[in-house]
Amino acid sequence: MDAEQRRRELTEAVWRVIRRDGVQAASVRAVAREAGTSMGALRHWFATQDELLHVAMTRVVERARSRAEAAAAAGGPLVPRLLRVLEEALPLDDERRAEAEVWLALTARALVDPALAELRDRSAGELHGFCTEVVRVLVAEGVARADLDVDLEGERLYAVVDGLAVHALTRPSVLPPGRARTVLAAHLATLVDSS
Amino acid sequence: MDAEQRRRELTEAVWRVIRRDGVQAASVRAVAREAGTSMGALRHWFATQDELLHVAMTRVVERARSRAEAAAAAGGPLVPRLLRVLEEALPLDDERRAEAEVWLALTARALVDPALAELRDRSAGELHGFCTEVVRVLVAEGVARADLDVDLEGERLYAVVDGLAVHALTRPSVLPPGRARTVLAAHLATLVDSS
DNA sequence: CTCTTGATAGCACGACTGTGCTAGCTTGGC
DNA sequence: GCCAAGCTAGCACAGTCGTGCTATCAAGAG
Repeated sequence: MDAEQRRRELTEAVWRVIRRDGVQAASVRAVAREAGTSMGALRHWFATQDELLHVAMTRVVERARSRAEAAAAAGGPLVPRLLRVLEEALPLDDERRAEAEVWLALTARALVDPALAELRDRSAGELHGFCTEVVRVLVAEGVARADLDVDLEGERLYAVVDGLAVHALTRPSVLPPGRARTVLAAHLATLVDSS
Repeated sequence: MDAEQRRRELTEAVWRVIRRDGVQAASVRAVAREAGTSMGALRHWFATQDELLHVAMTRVVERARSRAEAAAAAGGPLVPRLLRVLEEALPLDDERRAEAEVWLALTARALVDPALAELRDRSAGELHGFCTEVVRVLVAEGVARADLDVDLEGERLYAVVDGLAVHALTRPSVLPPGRARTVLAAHLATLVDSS
């Protein structure tokens, strides 16, 4: 069996435990049980508990990024395409919801775990940077007003995206996927429309 | 000593532990040690571990609400006053930052803790409702365009507020208090200005 | 004085934790 | 055949965990 795939399997077992029982339940034993293997086997791949969480978080980021890149590379008009990329950060289906749950759990833990904090900062910087880039492109392409404060609008867009992510995640009955997409699209439209 | 004050003291010990070491470290023993008392004394006031966390979360909500009500009751022009109320949900000083840290930690845990989830839903509903109310008032007072979709703009404002809260909390060097206020004010301005 | 009630202290139990460690198994190279 | 490396299994240790429980202490009521 391929080593990379084995690590992926185990990482997804970590996810399942975190989603079902929370980060605090993601013990070496619980994850090994979930993966149907032994403590020893698990520790062969991930030496410590911290590494387990770190890898789980890394994989959330990687998956979201690769999906975002795919969406960015797709064809079609600019604005809907950018919208589709931003939507990759929202919990709109089971896959993204799983990622978002793990993301929130680890974001909270990152407040007191320096190793996770470093990882969170890097990935947050990426999304933040992309949001600013979206605004910059819209202005450069002439579809948004030229007098926009790019940095400020990037910050605001980033807040809308993560705010919607948290709300769609924690109160899905109030903010179902379709509604979240509508609100995000509306926000993007305000950057474009009012010329 | 007053019973209510004793409970408050112990609750604040819970906060300190959560802020310093995370929710997972908020054990009965750790909190008792932090409060300078014994396990038995602590359990006299809070029968279970869950109750400890529940009360900690309740108190975050209560404090933020009472500050918000004070800000709402203050005089001055409408828009800056509403802005000041919304800012009570942002980690702009040590007090609010402490609350936000506890809020994020418990919001994450609420994903797998039904009792906390119920509390979170109630308080989230309050802030969400207030955001919608802000938009409604702005429209009613004629300072915002009459053709605004009140519910959608309420949802968007709520996302901006919580998004900024998370970002100011997790990456304070990138989004310091002053900057967070600026972005929030700018968002409110977009609801008012473009007539 | 006694009696009661509220508050505090902390022991004991069984369960769970991360990690160090050894022992066994499996597979491929020679 | 044999050896080595990669992998798996799980025991052992020293902790921490939540909670049930009893014992002690302080103070007010009668």
